[in-house]
Amino acid sequence: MDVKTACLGVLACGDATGYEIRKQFEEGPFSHFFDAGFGSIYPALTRLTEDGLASCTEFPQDKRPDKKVYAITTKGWDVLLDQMMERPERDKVRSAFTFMLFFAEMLPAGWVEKVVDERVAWYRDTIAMLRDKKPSIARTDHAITLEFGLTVYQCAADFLERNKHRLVEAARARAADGTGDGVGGDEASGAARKTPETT
Amino acid sequence: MDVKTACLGVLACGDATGYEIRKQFEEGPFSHFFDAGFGSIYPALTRLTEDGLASCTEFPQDKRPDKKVYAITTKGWDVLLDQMMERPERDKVRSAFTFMLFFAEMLPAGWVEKVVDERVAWYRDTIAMLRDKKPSIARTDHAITLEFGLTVYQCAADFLERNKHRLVEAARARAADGTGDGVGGDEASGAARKTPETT
DNA sequence: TAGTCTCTATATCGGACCGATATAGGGTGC
DNA sequence: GCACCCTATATCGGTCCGATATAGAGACTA
Repeated sequence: MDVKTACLGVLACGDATGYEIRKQFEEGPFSHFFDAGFGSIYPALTRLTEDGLASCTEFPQDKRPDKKVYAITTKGWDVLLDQMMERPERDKVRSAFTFMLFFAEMLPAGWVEKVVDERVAWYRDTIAMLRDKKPSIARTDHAITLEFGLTVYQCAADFLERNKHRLVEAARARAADGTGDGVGGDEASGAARKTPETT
Repeated sequence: MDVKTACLGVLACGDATGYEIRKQFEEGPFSHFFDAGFGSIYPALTRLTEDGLASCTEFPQDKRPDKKVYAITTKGWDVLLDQMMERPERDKVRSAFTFMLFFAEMLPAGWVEKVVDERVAWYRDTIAMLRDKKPSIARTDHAITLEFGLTVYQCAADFLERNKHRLVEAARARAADGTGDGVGGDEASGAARKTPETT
């Protein structure tokens, strides 16, 4: 799932500028399963045009950069469909929030609580936004994909609300004993390993 | 959440080689919220060592490359803790599977069914694997993080099982009318836009 | 009224990242 | 005996991406 294919997917739903594609990734129907910034989108669109998978029409504007509207070509459709007949590769996920949760015991309880609260609020906001968009969706596959995101977000938010107190208490407990913020002993903390066996 | 910080996080749980860190990302307790390959891990470890955030001990082995065991240093702990007092950045997700779901109507019904089935099976396997590991976890924060992943995966798998028939039927319906696999008309499909207003 | 902020809209560049590939001995399965 | 997987390292070309620059319109505000 490179950025080129993702852009092709957006264009398959209608012509768009680079800027509009970005918005689709950020707030639109793609937001819960794909993201990319300008730094990836613009080069991708240039490449798609070079390869004949998208066409680009420039609309000159007074005192502004030309607006470049991209459209998917027949060849682009072929490539997109081919791509989706490949077995989908494993999801790529990178969650700084969950990473932090993993080390909650080493952090101040107040901070953990704050971050979890903000995360839950974000879920609630996003759920509300997605729900607003739902009635305007015509296609079944698009609707189901949105429901998928909605359901998973709901589940995640509920879990965090149910378990927040456990995390906060764990952080508080750890702060109470001398362990402080978990800074290890000396240079090579080496708690576990002594002389590593030669496999 | 760059790879360097993630490696530091793994080392904070115990000394490890590059190879072992990779396994943590792939199958271990980090698997559901972080992933990185050798191409990122080895340079990251070199960098961490250069910067004094990790120490490296080489163990020569007969007829094999030396085993390099990395350990987090006091400075490494400081940086890790600092990092986790930053407001966590937005999750980065990239799901080729969900992308495919979004276009299910354009694909053969049999293919959609197969891909969804495989995905559900993957969830079930991963859930079983995580559940096996749970009893051996001592720390509360680690346990809750694992439960978080478990809960979300469970929810996703259930959703897909409940809604599989809708997706497959949508794909079948689309194939039945003449629309085939959705290949657009001519060069610039331009279904929507005529003459774009100058914003 | 001047200043700040947000929105549209483009683009580049250095650095980070990553998939594919190479190397190599040992063990396991057929 | 051969194929394949596991441990374990590392590099390299290509892709990706965050920060930054440009710039006018309109909204808000002190």
